[in-house]
Amino acid sequence: MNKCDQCIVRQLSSLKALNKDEVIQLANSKTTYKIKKGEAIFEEGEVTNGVFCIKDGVGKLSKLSANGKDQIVKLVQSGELLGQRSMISNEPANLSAKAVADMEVCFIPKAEILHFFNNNNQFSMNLMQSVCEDLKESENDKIALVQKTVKQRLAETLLHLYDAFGENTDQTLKVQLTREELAGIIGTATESCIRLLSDFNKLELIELVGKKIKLKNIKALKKLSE
Amino acid sequence: MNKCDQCIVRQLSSLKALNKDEVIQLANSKTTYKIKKGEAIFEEGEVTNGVFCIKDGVGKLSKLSANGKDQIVKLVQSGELLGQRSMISNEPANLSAKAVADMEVCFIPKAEILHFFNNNNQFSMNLMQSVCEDLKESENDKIALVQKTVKQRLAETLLHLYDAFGENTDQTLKVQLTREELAGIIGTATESCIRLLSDFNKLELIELVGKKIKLKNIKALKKLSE
DNA sequence: AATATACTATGATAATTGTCATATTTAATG
DNA sequence: CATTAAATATGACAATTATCATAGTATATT
Repeated sequence: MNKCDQCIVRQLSSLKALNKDEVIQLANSKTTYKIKKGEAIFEEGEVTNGVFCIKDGVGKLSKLSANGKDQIVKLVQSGELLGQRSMISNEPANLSAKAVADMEVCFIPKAEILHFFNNNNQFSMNLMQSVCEDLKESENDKIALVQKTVKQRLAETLLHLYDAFGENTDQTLKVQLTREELAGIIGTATESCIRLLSDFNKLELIELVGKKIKLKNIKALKKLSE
Repeated sequence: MNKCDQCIVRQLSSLKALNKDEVIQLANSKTTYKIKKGEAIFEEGEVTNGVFCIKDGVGKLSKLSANGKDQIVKLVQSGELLGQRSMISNEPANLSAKAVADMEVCFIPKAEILHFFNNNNQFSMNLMQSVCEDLKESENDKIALVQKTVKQRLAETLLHLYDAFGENTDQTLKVQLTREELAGIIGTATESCIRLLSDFNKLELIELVGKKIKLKNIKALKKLSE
Protein backbone atom coordinates (compact mmCIF):
# COMPACT_ATOMS: atom_id res chain seq x y z
CA MET A 1 0.00 0.00 0.00
CA ASN A 2 1.21 3.52 -0.75
CA LYS A 3 1.92 5.79 2.12
CA CYS A 4 -0.68 8.50 1.84
CA ASP A 5 1.71 10.81 3.62
CA GLN A 6 3.35 11.85 0.35
CA CYS A 7 0.12 12.16 -1.58
CA ILE A 8 -0.91 15.46 -3.12
CA VAL A 9 -4.39 15.10 -1.67
CA ARG A 10 -2.91 14.88 1.79
CA GLN A 11 -1.07 18.12 1.09
CA LEU A 12 -3.94 20.09 -0.39
CA SER A 13 -7.21 18.89 1.07
CA SER A 14 -8.79 18.85 4.52
CA LEU A 15 -6.69 15.74 5.12
CA LYS A 16 -3.66 17.92 5.79
CA ALA A 17 -4.92 18.15 9.36
CA LEU A 18 -4.40 14.43 9.97
CA ASN A 19 -1.58 13.35 12.26
CA LYS A 20 0.86 10.50 11.66
CA ASP A 21 -1.31 7.78 13.18
CA GLU A 22 -4.38 8.98 11.35
CA VAL A 23 -2.52 8.91 8.05
CA ILE A 24 -1.51 5.31 8.68
CA GLN A 25 -5.11 4.47 9.45
CA LEU A 26 -6.09 6.23 6.23
CA ALA A 27 -3.54 4.31 4.20
CA ASN A 28 -4.86 1.05 5.57
CA SER A 29 -8.46 1.71 4.67
CA LYS A 30 -8.16 3.31 1.27
CA THR A 31 -8.62 1.64 -2.11
CA THR A 32 -7.04 3.01 -5.27
CA TYR A 33 -8.76 3.11 -8.66
CA LYS A 34 -7.91 4.20 -12.13
CA ILE A 35 -10.65 5.86 -14.15
CA LYS A 36 -10.41 6.43 -17.87
CA LYS A 37 -11.50 9.62 -19.56
CA GLY A 38 -15.26 9.55 -19.98
CA GLU A 39 -15.89 6.95 -17.30
CA ALA A 40 -17.84 7.69 -14.12
CA ILE A 41 -16.55 7.63 -10.56
CA PHE A 42 -20.13 7.66 -9.35
CA GLU A 43 -23.48 8.47 -10.88
CA GLU A 44 -26.29 10.71 -9.74
CA GLY A 45 -28.48 8.80 -7.29
CA GLU A 46 -25.77 6.34 -6.27
CA VAL A 47 -24.98 5.82 -2.60
CA THR A 48 -21.26 6.35 -2.26
CA ASN A 49 -20.55 5.61 1.41
CA GLY A 50 -17.29 7.46 1.45
CA VAL A 51 -15.23 10.11 -0.25
CA PHE A 52 -12.85 10.01 -3.19
CA CYS A 53 -9.41 11.59 -3.16
CA ILE A 54 -8.27 12.77 -6.56
CA LYS A 55 -4.63 11.80 -6.91
CA ASP A 56 -4.40 12.66 -10.56
CA GLY A 57 -6.49 13.83 -13.48
CA VAL A 58 -9.49 16.09 -13.90
CA GLY A 59 -13.14 15.33 -13.25
CA LYS A 60 -16.48 16.99 -13.70
CA LEU A 61 -19.52 17.05 -11.44
CA SER A 62 -22.62 17.25 -13.57
CA LYS A 63 -26.33 16.63 -13.76
CA LEU A 64 -28.24 15.34 -16.73
CA SER A 65 -31.32 17.34 -17.69
CA ALA A 66 -34.58 16.10 -19.15
CA ASN A 67 -33.55 17.26 -22.63
CA GLY A 68 -30.37 15.21 -22.46
CA LYS A 69 -27.96 18.04 -21.77
CA ASP A 70 -25.27 17.63 -19.17
CA GLN A 71 -24.99 20.68 -16.95
CA ILE A 72 -21.54 20.84 -15.36
CA VAL A 73 -21.58 22.15 -11.83
CA LYS A 74 -17.89 22.01 -11.03
CA LEU A 75 -14.56 20.78 -12.33
CA VAL A 76 -12.33 19.02 -9.83
CA GLN A 77 -8.63 18.30 -10.00
CA SER A 78 -5.86 16.51 -8.19
CA GLY A 79 -5.65 17.37 -4.54
CA GLU A 80 -9.40 17.68 -4.09
CA LEU A 81 -11.91 15.51 -2.29
CA LEU A 82 -15.11 14.36 -3.92
CA GLY A 83 -18.41 13.18 -2.53
CA GLN A 84 -18.10 14.93 0.82
CA ARG A 85 -21.52 16.49 0.57
CA SER A 86 -23.58 13.39 0.00
CA MET A 87 -21.59 11.53 2.64
CA ILE A 88 -22.23 14.21 5.25
CA SER A 89 -25.88 14.57 4.28
CA ASN A 90 -26.42 10.81 4.26
CA GLU A 91 -27.91 11.11 0.82
CA PRO A 92 -27.35 9.53 -2.56
CA ALA A 93 -25.15 11.62 -4.83
CA ASN A 94 -26.93 14.63 -6.26
CA LEU A 95 -24.50 14.82 -9.16
CA SER A 96 -22.50 12.44 -11.32
CA ALA A 97 -18.71 12.53 -11.22
CA LYS A 98 -16.96 11.65 -14.45
CA ALA A 99 -13.38 11.82 -15.67
CA VAL A 100 -12.55 14.58 -18.13
CA ALA A 101 -8.97 13.35 -18.26
CA ASP A 102 -7.69 9.96 -17.06
CA MET A 103 -7.86 9.89 -13.30
CA GLU A 104 -6.39 8.11 -10.35
CA VAL A 105 -8.53 8.25 -7.24
CA CYS A 106 -8.57 6.70 -3.78
CA PHE A 107 -11.75 5.73 -2.02
CA ILE A 108 -11.94 6.35 1.72
CA PRO A 109 -14.82 4.67 3.56
CA LYS A 110 -17.31 6.85 5.39
CA ALA A 111 -16.44 5.39 8.79
CA GLU A 112 -12.86 6.63 8.52
CA ILE A 113 -13.86 10.14 7.59
CA LEU A 114 -16.47 10.35 10.33
CA HIS A 115 -13.93 9.12 12.83
CA PHE A 116 -11.53 11.87 11.82
CA PHE A 117 -14.37 14.38 11.84
CA ASN A 118 -15.28 13.53 15.42
CA ASN A 119 -11.77 13.28 16.80
CA ASN A 120 -9.79 15.92 14.99
CA ASN A 121 -11.13 19.45 15.30
CA GLN A 122 -8.78 20.84 12.72
CA PHE A 123 -9.91 18.24 10.21
CA SER A 124 -13.60 18.92 10.80
CA MET A 125 -12.96 22.64 10.50
CA ASN A 126 -11.04 22.13 7.25
CA LEU A 127 -13.82 19.98 5.84
CA MET A 128 -16.37 22.57 6.87
CA GLN A 129 -14.37 25.34 5.24
CA SER A 130 -14.05 23.40 2.05
CA VAL A 131 -17.82 22.90 1.83
CA CYS A 132 -18.29 26.59 2.65
CA GLU A 133 -15.94 27.48 -0.17
CA ASP A 134 -17.98 25.32 -2.55
CA LEU A 135 -21.13 27.04 -1.35
CA LYS A 136 -19.74 30.48 -1.94
CA GLU A 137 -18.61 29.55 -5.42
CA SER A 138 -21.93 27.99 -6.23
CA GLU A 139 -23.81 31.08 -5.08
CA ASN A 140 -21.57 33.35 -7.11
CA ASP A 141 -21.98 31.11 -10.15
CA LYS A 142 -25.71 31.30 -9.69
CA ILE A 143 -25.60 35.06 -9.68
CA ALA A 144 -23.35 35.13 -12.73
CA LEU A 145 -25.77 32.89 -14.61
CA VAL A 146 -28.50 35.45 -14.15
CA GLN A 147 -26.62 38.68 -14.36
CA LYS A 148 -24.18 37.96 -17.15
CA THR A 149 -24.64 37.20 -20.82
CA VAL A 150 -23.42 33.98 -22.39
CA LYS A 151 -20.55 35.91 -23.93
CA GLN A 152 -19.46 37.23 -20.54
CA ARG A 153 -19.74 33.81 -18.97
CA LEU A 154 -17.65 32.24 -21.71
CA ALA A 155 -14.91 34.83 -21.19
CA GLU A 156 -15.09 34.30 -17.45
CA THR A 157 -14.93 30.53 -17.79
CA LEU A 158 -11.94 30.60 -20.14
CA LEU A 159 -10.09 32.80 -17.66
CA HIS A 160 -11.03 30.50 -14.83
CA LEU A 161 -9.81 27.44 -16.71
CA TYR A 162 -6.55 29.24 -17.34
CA ASP A 163 -6.13 30.17 -13.68
CA ALA A 164 -7.17 26.84 -12.26
CA PHE A 165 -5.50 24.43 -14.68
CA GLY A 166 -2.80 26.40 -16.46
CA GLU A 167 -1.48 26.07 -19.99
CA ASN A 168 0.53 23.62 -22.07
CA THR A 169 3.92 24.51 -23.56
CA ASP A 170 2.14 25.67 -26.73
CA GLN A 171 0.13 28.06 -24.52
CA THR A 172 -3.13 26.22 -25.07
CA LEU A 173 -5.37 25.51 -22.08
CA LYS A 174 -4.33 22.40 -20.22
CA VAL A 175 -7.84 21.11 -19.51
CA GLN A 176 -9.04 19.68 -22.75
CA LEU A 177 -12.80 20.07 -22.80
CA THR A 178 -15.09 19.41 -25.73
CA ARG A 179 -17.19 22.34 -26.89
CA GLU A 180 -20.15 20.51 -25.48
CA GLU A 181 -18.56 20.32 -22.03
CA LEU A 182 -17.57 23.96 -22.19
CA ALA A 183 -21.17 24.80 -23.08
CA GLY A 184 -22.26 22.67 -20.12
CA ILE A 185 -20.15 24.79 -17.79
CA ILE A 186 -21.34 28.17 -18.97
CA GLY A 187 -24.88 26.93 -19.33
CA THR A 188 -25.68 27.40 -22.97
CA ALA A 189 -26.26 25.44 -26.18
CA THR A 190 -23.22 23.82 -27.75
CA GLU A 191 -23.77 25.73 -30.98
CA SER A 192 -23.89 29.05 -29.15
CA CYS A 193 -20.65 28.19 -27.42
CA ILE A 194 -18.94 27.27 -30.70
CA ARG A 195 -20.24 30.43 -32.36
CA LEU A 196 -18.91 32.65 -29.58
CA LEU A 197 -15.54 30.90 -29.64
CA SER A 198 -15.43 31.70 -33.36
CA ASP A 199 -16.23 35.33 -32.60
CA PHE A 200 -13.54 35.49 -29.91
CA ASN A 201 -11.14 33.96 -32.42
CA LYS A 202 -11.94 36.59 -35.04
CA LEU A 203 -11.53 39.32 -32.44
CA GLU A 204 -8.15 37.77 -31.56
CA LEU A 205 -9.13 37.35 -27.93
CA ILE A 206 -8.32 33.68 -28.30
CA GLU A 207 -6.82 31.43 -30.93
CA LEU A 208 -8.33 28.10 -31.89
CA VAL A 209 -5.59 25.54 -32.40
CA GLY A 210 -7.56 22.56 -33.62
CA LYS A 211 -9.77 21.74 -30.71
CA LYS A 212 -7.47 23.45 -28.29
CA ILE A 213 -7.84 27.00 -27.12
CA LYS A 214 -5.10 29.56 -26.60
CA LEU A 215 -5.88 32.76 -24.66
CA LYS A 216 -4.36 35.64 -26.60
CA ASN A 217 -5.68 38.73 -24.88
CA ILE A 218 -6.34 38.10 -21.24
CA LYS A 219 -6.85 41.75 -20.39
CA ALA A 220 -9.58 42.10 -22.99
CA LEU A 221 -11.21 38.86 -21.86
CA LYS A 222 -11.25 40.16 -18.30
CA LYS A 223 -12.82 43.40 -19.36
CA LEU A 224 -15.41 41.57 -21.43
CA SER A 225 -16.33 39.30 -18.54
CA GLU A 226 -17.24 42.21 -16.23
CA MET B 1 -32.32 37.59 29.38
CA ASN B 2 -34.58 35.09 27.62
CA LYS B 3 -33.89 31.45 28.07
CA CYS B 4 -32.87 30.29 24.63
CA ASP B 5 -34.10 26.85 25.60
CA GLN B 6 -37.64 27.64 24.46
CA CYS B 7 -36.58 29.42 21.29
CA ILE B 8 -37.69 28.14 17.91
CA VAL B 9 -34.13 28.44 16.60
CA ARG B 10 -32.95 26.12 19.33
CA GLN B 11 -35.58 23.61 18.19
CA LEU B 12 -34.95 23.80 14.46
CA SER B 13 -31.33 24.69 13.81
CA SER B 14 -27.97 23.04 14.49
CA LEU B 15 -28.30 24.46 18.00
CA LYS B 16 -30.64 21.63 18.92
CA ALA B 17 -27.53 19.61 19.69
CA LEU B 18 -26.53 21.90 22.56
CA ASN B 19 -26.83 20.57 26.10
CA LYS B 20 -28.26 22.46 29.07
CA ASP B 21 -25.01 24.12 30.07
CA GLU B 22 -24.25 25.13 26.55
CA VAL B 23 -27.68 26.71 26.18
CA ILE B 24 -27.09 28.76 29.31
CA GLN B 25 -23.77 29.86 27.89
CA LEU B 26 -25.54 30.74 24.66
CA ALA B 27 -28.20 32.75 26.47
CA ASN B 28 -25.52 34.74 28.28
CA SER B 29 -23.63 35.71 25.16
CA LYS B 30 -26.45 36.51 22.74
CA THR B 31 -27.83 39.93 21.86
CA THR B 32 -31.35 40.39 20.53
CA TYR B 33 -32.28 42.82 17.77
CA LYS B 34 -35.41 43.87 15.97
CA ILE B 35 -35.13 44.56 12.27
CA LYS B 36 -37.84 46.33 10.31
CA LYS B 37 -38.94 45.24 6.88
CA GLY B 38 -36.48 46.52 4.30
CA GLU B 39 -33.64 47.03 6.77
CA ALA B 40 -30.38 45.08 6.60
CA ILE B 41 -29.02 42.63 9.15
CA PHE B 42 -25.68 42.81 7.43
CA GLU B 43 -24.44 44.00 4.08
CA GLU B 44 -22.24 42.37 1.49
CA GLY B 45 -18.60 42.89 2.43
CA GLU B 46 -19.29 43.42 6.12
CA VAL B 47 -17.37 41.40 8.69
CA THR B 48 -19.99 39.82 10.90
CA ASN B 49 -17.96 37.96 13.55
CA GLY B 50 -20.79 35.69 14.51
CA VAL B 51 -24.06 34.19 13.41
CA PHE B 52 -27.64 35.42 13.58
CA CYS B 53 -30.52 33.30 14.81
CA ILE B 54 -33.82 34.18 13.21
CA LYS B 55 -36.43 34.17 15.95
CA ASP B 56 -39.15 35.65 13.85
CA GLY B 57 -39.82 37.09 10.40
CA VAL B 58 -38.47 36.45 6.93
CA GLY B 59 -35.22 37.56 5.39
CA LYS B 60 -33.51 37.48 2.03
CA LEU B 61 -29.89 36.86 1.14
CA SER B 62 -29.05 38.81 -1.96
CA LYS B 63 -26.34 40.36 -4.06
CA LEU B 64 -26.52 43.63 -5.91
CA SER B 65 -25.40 43.51 -9.53
CA ALA B 66 -23.66 46.20 -11.55
CA ASN B 67 -26.93 47.14 -13.26
CA GLY B 68 -28.61 47.76 -9.92
CA LYS B 69 -30.64 44.56 -9.75
CA ASP B 70 -30.81 42.60 -6.56
CA GLN B 71 -30.40 38.89 -7.16
CA ILE B 72 -31.93 36.91 -4.30
CA VAL B 73 -29.97 33.79 -3.44
CA LYS B 74 -32.11 32.45 -0.62
CA LEU B 75 -35.03 33.29 1.62
CA VAL B 76 -34.59 32.53 5.30
CA GLN B 77 -37.18 32.20 8.02
CA SER B 78 -37.58 31.72 11.73
CA GLY B 79 -35.63 28.79 13.07
CA GLU B 80 -32.70 29.27 10.71
CA LEU B 81 -29.17 30.49 11.27
CA LEU B 82 -27.58 33.17 9.16
CA GLY B 83 -24.00 34.08 8.45
CA GLN B 84 -22.53 30.64 9.17
CA ARG B 85 -20.61 30.53 5.93
CA SER B 86 -18.69 33.77 6.24
CA MET B 87 -17.97 33.02 9.88
CA ILE B 88 -16.51 29.60 9.11
CA SER B 89 -14.58 30.88 6.10
CA ASN B 90 -13.23 33.85 8.03
CA GLU B 91 -14.43 36.10 5.27
CA PRO B 92 -16.58 39.20 4.96
CA ALA B 93 -20.17 38.42 4.00
CA ASN B 94 -20.57 37.48 0.36
CA LEU B 95 -24.24 38.46 0.41
CA SER B 96 -26.45 41.03 2.07
CA ALA B 97 -29.16 39.92 4.49
CA LYS B 98 -32.28 42.08 4.59
CA ALA B 99 -35.68 41.74 6.19
CA VAL B 100 -38.57 40.92 3.88
CA ALA B 101 -40.94 40.98 6.84
CA ASP B 102 -40.22 42.47 10.29
CA MET B 103 -37.66 40.30 12.01
CA GLU B 104 -36.39 39.46 15.43
CA VAL B 105 -32.87 38.05 15.46
CA CYS B 106 -30.25 37.13 18.03
CA PHE B 107 -26.57 37.63 17.43
CA ILE B 108 -24.21 34.95 18.73
CA PRO B 109 -20.50 35.83 18.79
CA LYS B 110 -18.10 33.74 16.76
CA ALA B 111 -16.19 32.55 19.82
CA GLU B 112 -19.28 30.83 21.22
CA ILE B 113 -20.06 29.03 17.99
CA LEU B 114 -16.47 27.91 17.54
CA HIS B 115 -16.42 26.65 21.09
CA PHE B 116 -19.52 24.55 20.46
CA PHE B 117 -18.08 23.40 17.14
CA ASN B 118 -14.93 22.11 18.81
CA ASN B 119 -16.55 20.53 21.83
CA ASN B 120 -19.83 19.13 20.62
CA ASN B 121 -19.58 16.65 17.77
CA GLN B 122 -23.29 16.56 17.19
CA PHE B 123 -23.38 20.33 16.84
CA SER B 124 -20.50 20.43 14.38
CA MET B 125 -22.13 17.64 12.39
CA ASN B 126 -25.45 19.51 12.35
CA LEU B 127 -23.76 22.71 11.23
CA MET B 128 -21.93 20.80 8.55
CA GLN B 129 -25.13 19.19 7.34
CA SER B 130 -26.90 22.50 7.19
CA VAL B 131 -24.17 24.00 5.00
CA CYS B 132 -24.27 20.85 2.86
CA GLU B 133 -28.01 21.28 2.46
CA ASP B 134 -27.48 24.88 1.33
CA LEU B 135 -24.87 23.68 -1.13
CA LYS B 136 -27.16 21.08 -2.60
CA GLU B 137 -29.96 23.60 -2.99
CA SER B 138 -27.66 26.12 -4.55
CA GLU B 139 -26.37 23.58 -7.06
CA ASN B 140 -29.88 22.53 -7.96
CA ASP B 141 -30.94 26.16 -8.33
CA LYS B 142 -28.00 26.71 -10.61
CA ILE B 143 -29.06 23.84 -12.80
CA ALA B 144 -32.67 25.03 -12.86
CA LEU B 145 -31.51 28.49 -13.93
CA VAL B 146 -29.91 27.00 -17.01
CA GLN B 147 -32.26 24.20 -17.85
CA LYS B 148 -35.63 25.79 -17.20
CA THR B 149 -37.43 28.71 -18.78
CA VAL B 150 -38.48 31.76 -16.79
CA LYS B 151 -42.05 30.47 -16.86
CA GLN B 152 -41.01 27.15 -15.34
CA ARG B 153 -38.89 28.84 -12.72
CA LEU B 154 -41.77 31.12 -11.74
CA ALA B 155 -44.10 28.14 -11.32
CA GLU B 156 -41.43 26.32 -9.32
CA THR B 157 -40.78 29.33 -7.10
CA LEU B 158 -44.47 29.90 -6.37
CA LEU B 159 -44.78 26.26 -5.31
CA HIS B 160 -41.69 26.54 -3.18
CA LEU B 161 -42.98 29.66 -1.45
CA TYR B 162 -46.22 27.83 -0.77
CA ASP B 163 -44.43 24.81 0.68
CA ALA B 164 -41.89 26.73 2.72
CA PHE B 165 -44.02 29.57 4.08
CA GLY B 166 -47.64 28.44 3.75
CA GLU B 167 -50.77 30.48 3.13
CA ASN B 168 -52.92 33.07 4.89
CA THR B 169 -56.55 32.40 5.81
CA ASP B 170 -57.59 33.89 2.47
CA GLN B 171 -55.33 31.30 0.79
CA THR B 172 -52.86 33.87 -0.44
CA LEU B 173 -49.14 33.19 -0.02
CA LYS B 174 -47.87 34.12 3.42
CA VAL B 175 -44.54 35.58 2.29
CA GLN B 176 -45.39 38.94 0.86
CA LEU B 177 -42.81 39.68 -1.81
CA THR B 178 -42.86 42.53 -4.26
CA ARG B 179 -42.85 41.56 -7.93
CA GLU B 180 -39.31 42.89 -8.03
CA GLU B 181 -38.22 40.53 -5.27
CA LEU B 182 -39.96 37.62 -6.92
CA ALA B 183 -38.15 38.48 -10.13
CA GLY B 184 -34.93 38.59 -8.12
CA ILE B 185 -35.49 35.04 -6.96
CA ILE B 186 -36.27 33.52 -10.32
CA GLY B 187 -33.61 35.61 -12.01
CA THR B 188 -35.50 37.66 -14.53
CA ALA B 189 -36.62 41.21 -15.24
CA THR B 190 -39.41 42.58 -13.06
CA GLU B 191 -41.59 43.22 -16.12
CA SER B 192 -41.18 39.65 -17.33
CA CYS B 193 -42.20 38.39 -13.92
CA ILE B 194 -45.29 40.61 -13.84
CA ARG B 195 -46.22 39.58 -17.35
CA LEU B 196 -46.01 35.89 -16.53
CA LEU B 197 -48.03 36.36 -13.35
CA SER B 198 -50.67 37.97 -15.53
CA ASP B 199 -50.56 35.00 -17.88
CA PHE B 200 -50.83 32.54 -14.98
CA ASN B 201 -53.76 34.57 -13.71
CA LYS B 202 -55.55 34.40 -17.06
CA LEU B 203 -54.90 30.64 -17.22
CA GLU B 204 -56.39 30.39 -13.70
CA LEU B 205 -53.22 28.79 -12.36
CA ILE B 206 -53.09 31.56 -9.78
CA GLU B 207 -55.29 34.45 -8.72
CA LEU B 208 -53.92 37.91 -8.14
CA VAL B 209 -55.58 39.43 -5.08
CA GLY B 210 -54.18 42.93 -5.13
CA LYS B 211 -50.48 42.38 -4.68
CA LYS B 212 -51.05 39.03 -3.08
CA ILE B 213 -50.94 35.74 -4.91
CA LYS B 214 -53.27 32.79 -4.45
CA LEU B 215 -52.31 29.43 -5.94
CA LYS B 216 -55.40 28.02 -7.63
CA ASN B 217 -54.15 24.99 -9.54
CA ILE B 218 -51.18 23.46 -7.85
CA LYS B 219 -51.23 20.35 -9.97
CA ALA B 220 -51.00 22.35 -13.17
CA LEU B 221 -48.26 24.54 -11.72
CA LYS B 222 -46.28 21.43 -10.83
CA LYS B 223 -46.68 20.05 -14.29
CA LEU B 224 -45.66 23.36 -15.81
CA SER B 225 -42.53 23.54 -13.66
CA GLU B 226 -41.19 20.20 -14.90
C1' DA C 1 -58.21 64.67 1.39
C1' DA C 2 -54.52 65.76 -1.75
C1' DT C 3 -50.19 65.06 -3.55
C1' DA C 4 -46.25 62.43 -4.11
C1' DT C 5 -44.10 58.13 -4.46
C1' DA C 6 -43.64 53.44 -5.14
C1' DC C 7 -45.48 49.42 -7.21
C1' DT C 8 -48.02 46.92 -10.77
C1' DA C 9 -49.42 46.40 -15.47
C1' DT C 10 -49.12 46.20 -20.48
C1' DG C 11 -47.62 47.39 -25.26
C1' DA C 12 -43.97 47.82 -28.68
C1' DT C 13 -39.61 46.64 -29.95
C1' DA C 14 -34.89 44.94 -29.86
C1' DA C 15 -31.41 41.80 -28.37
C1' DT C 16 -30.03 37.41 -27.02
C1' DT C 17 -30.03 32.79 -27.33
C1' DG C 18 -31.87 28.25 -28.83
C1' DT C 19 -33.13 25.05 -32.48
C1' DC C 20 -32.79 22.80 -36.74
C1' DA C 21 -30.35 21.93 -40.94
C1' DT C 22 -26.21 20.99 -43.07
C1' DA C 23 -21.27 21.22 -44.10
C1' DT C 24 -16.71 20.28 -42.80
C1' DT C 25 -13.18 18.51 -40.16
C1' DT C 26 -11.20 15.22 -37.01
C1' DA C 27 -10.86 10.89 -34.71
C1' DA C 28 -11.89 5.98 -34.36
C1' DT C 29 -12.54 1.34 -35.99
C1' DG C 30 -12.38 -2.64 -38.63
C1' DC D 1 -6.58 2.91 -45.65
C1' DA D 2 -11.36 3.20 -46.12
C1' DT D 3 -15.49 3.81 -43.82
C1' DT D 4 -18.04 5.28 -40.05
C1' DA D 5 -18.80 7.97 -36.29
C1' DA D 6 -18.06 11.99 -33.59
C1' DA D 7 -16.90 16.74 -32.99
C1' DT D 8 -16.67 21.34 -34.83
C1' DA D 9 -18.50 24.94 -37.62
C1' DT D 10 -21.88 28.03 -39.77
C1' DG D 11 -26.35 29.67 -41.72
C1' DA D 12 -31.26 30.56 -41.25
C1' DC D 13 -34.85 31.11 -38.41
C1' DA D 14 -37.79 31.02 -34.23
C1' DA D 15 -38.54 31.61 -29.45
C1' DT D 16 -37.56 33.67 -25.31
C1' DT D 17 -36.54 37.40 -22.66
C1' DA D 18 -34.94 42.22 -21.79
C1' DT D 19 -35.59 47.03 -22.40
C1' DC D 20 -37.98 51.24 -22.91
C1' DA D 21 -42.14 53.75 -22.71
C1' DT D 22 -46.26 54.78 -20.57
C1' DA D 23 -50.34 54.22 -17.87
C1' DG D 24 -52.90 52.72 -14.04
C1' DT D 25 -53.19 51.58 -9.07
C1' DA D 26 -52.06 51.37 -4.36
C1' DT D 27 -49.69 53.29 -0.44
C1' DA D 28 -47.57 56.72 2.24
C1' DT D 29 -47.06 61.37 3.86
C1' DT D 30 -48.18 65.79 4.87
